Amino acid sequence: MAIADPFLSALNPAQREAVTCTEGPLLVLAGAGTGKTRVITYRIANLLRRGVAPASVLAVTFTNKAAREMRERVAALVGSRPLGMTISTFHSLGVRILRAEAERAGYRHGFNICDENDQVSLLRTVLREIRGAVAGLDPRAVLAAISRAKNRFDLPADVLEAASDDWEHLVAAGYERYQTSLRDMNCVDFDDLILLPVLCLRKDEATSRRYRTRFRHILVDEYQDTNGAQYQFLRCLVGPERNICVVGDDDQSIYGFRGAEVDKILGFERDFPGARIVKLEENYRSTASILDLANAVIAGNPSRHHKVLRSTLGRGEKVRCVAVPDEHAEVEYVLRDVTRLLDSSRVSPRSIAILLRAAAQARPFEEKLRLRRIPYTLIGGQSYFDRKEVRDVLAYWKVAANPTEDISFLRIINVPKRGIGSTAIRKLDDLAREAKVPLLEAVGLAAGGAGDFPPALRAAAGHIRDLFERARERLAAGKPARMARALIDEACYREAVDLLYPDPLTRDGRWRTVEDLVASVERWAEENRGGDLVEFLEALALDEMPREDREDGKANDAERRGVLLMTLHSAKGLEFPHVFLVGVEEGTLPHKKAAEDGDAAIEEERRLLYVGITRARESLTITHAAARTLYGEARPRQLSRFVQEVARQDLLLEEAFRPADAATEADVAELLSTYRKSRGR
DNA sequence: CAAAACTGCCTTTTT
DNA sequence: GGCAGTTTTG
Repeated sequence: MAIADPFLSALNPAQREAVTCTEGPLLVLAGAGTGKTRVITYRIANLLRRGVAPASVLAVTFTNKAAREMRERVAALVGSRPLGMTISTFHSLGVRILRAEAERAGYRHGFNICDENDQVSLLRTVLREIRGAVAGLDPRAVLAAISRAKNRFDLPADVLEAASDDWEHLVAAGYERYQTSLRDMNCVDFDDLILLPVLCLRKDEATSRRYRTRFRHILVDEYQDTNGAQYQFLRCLVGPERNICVVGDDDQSIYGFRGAEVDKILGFERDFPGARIVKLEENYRSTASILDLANAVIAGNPSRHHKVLRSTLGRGEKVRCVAVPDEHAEVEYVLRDVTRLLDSSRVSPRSIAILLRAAAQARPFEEKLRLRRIPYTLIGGQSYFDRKEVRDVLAYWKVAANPTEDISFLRIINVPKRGIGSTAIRKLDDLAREAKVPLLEAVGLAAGGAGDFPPALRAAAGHIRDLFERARERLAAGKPARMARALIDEACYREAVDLLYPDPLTRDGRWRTVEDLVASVERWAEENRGGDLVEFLEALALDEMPREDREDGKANDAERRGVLLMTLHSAKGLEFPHVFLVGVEEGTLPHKKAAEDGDAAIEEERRLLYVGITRARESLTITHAAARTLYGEARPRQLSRFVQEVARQDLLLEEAFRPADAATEADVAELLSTYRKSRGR
């Protein structure tokens, strides 16, 4: 191109290539901090500018946050909301297709999306049926195996065929029944939101052609996090022109445990022959000192697209690596330094992040931060949906929306206490099986005189039947919000909360949550006139609720106050002027479990450290303790192998820290020797 | 059927 | 050490 184009002048040569190469498969390897988002938004803007119809553009992300950001930045760049363009998460796209094609996959229209808790309860019952009394089977482990199979795009028959030992046969049998139960209850899980659309599209050539010709330009963000099923999904959508552009960084693939396959980004050229590759290596985020360490650490991974991040900034301070005696000293050191930064007054609390391998590590930091009245925000950790009262209320609504859903119904059948215990439930379940009806219907039958039940139980059953009958009527009348409140009221759910939490303070807090949830349905119904409850539940499950409607206390960026405390996983994609990476020890990073799981897991742990390092803009401090109390027991700790490996390269400023009140060397030594003794036996 | 005692676990978690 | 799920006991 001979004429300089002002639109492209804001980009470096590699970025420009990634933006302007619009035809055919393209892999953009975007190292940390190399302007990935800029490339994506410019690329979309460039397509539109060149006359591509917005409706033929599909941009896929993993999170709603990323989708939202992309939409906003494209809008800012082209000056208006590009109407008709699809910018969506994999799962939202899946749901959209599945809602349209549900019958083809054997589902009825208003299916529920069940969350992880529902999945585990369902699997618990499934396993009981398969193995009778054999206990000790962890439903979570089986679920993980099923999910892995689904993410590889393996159906129950595939798993059965490949099964070679008892465990694998069990997984295959569990998977088969689990899937059947889900379908009977008209429920899908998160994995199904990818899997089922693909099955639909494959089954029907005409439909699949429709999507393929519609989306002529596909863009995928964070491609390193794509799993096998998502890959198949993309394959279904890519048209004959193969205009697929994937952007990602194999070095930041940290969701392997969720089924992501680094292999997909490593083998993009194999999957899409003739693909062009553009590497973005110019880093606009971190100092050279930080990037030198990052490059050195990640170089230890054997299979990767070779990249070296180059800093566009100065050298900066050397990365500090601080040895401390124990976890108390670690907190002490970090907070002392945080205070020092804050006192220097140029630094706002929000520019400091303390990054952890596991959410549980946050506790000692939280305690001290609170004690010193340093404002902080904890990100990640226990989800809002893990709260008992939230799960209960949602279970009520799910049953109202989808009365065939036994999992949720079982959850609330005796909440509040109605005298329906395990024996009664077993009998109701027998009745349901015999009559081949959902549990709720069996309860109705029992209330009407079927089976052998004491009068008190028949009364309770009648109450439940009436409760949901009224709920159904209100839903049928198009009054989801009225139904939502009435159902909770009439079910006397308040009683359950009162009984469960005798302490008035927690009780009020829990009840507040319930009221907030009810209020959010009401607000939602107000804003989405004519929308049904299924849609509300879907938006909630997919985390698509508009900001002001989110009652889960998840602070968005603007609301975050104070120092950030978060896991390495939730830090991906973010950046902070000052970063503390704590607990960088063998057993934590790499995690003990990863060491047991082999090389691939260790490589992922290394990438996790790499992600942590590359979050830092100006200063980075790594800490590690000589001993740490874990699960109520003191254990000796060693500096992470990833740091040890590069220790000789003069990349680190090593330091030892011992606060006056912390363990002395003798204490640590004693701790260790008692530990060894206790282990020795 | 509910409360109390007991056991076993203990990473990360975009949707 | 702390939670949740399970089994035992009242």
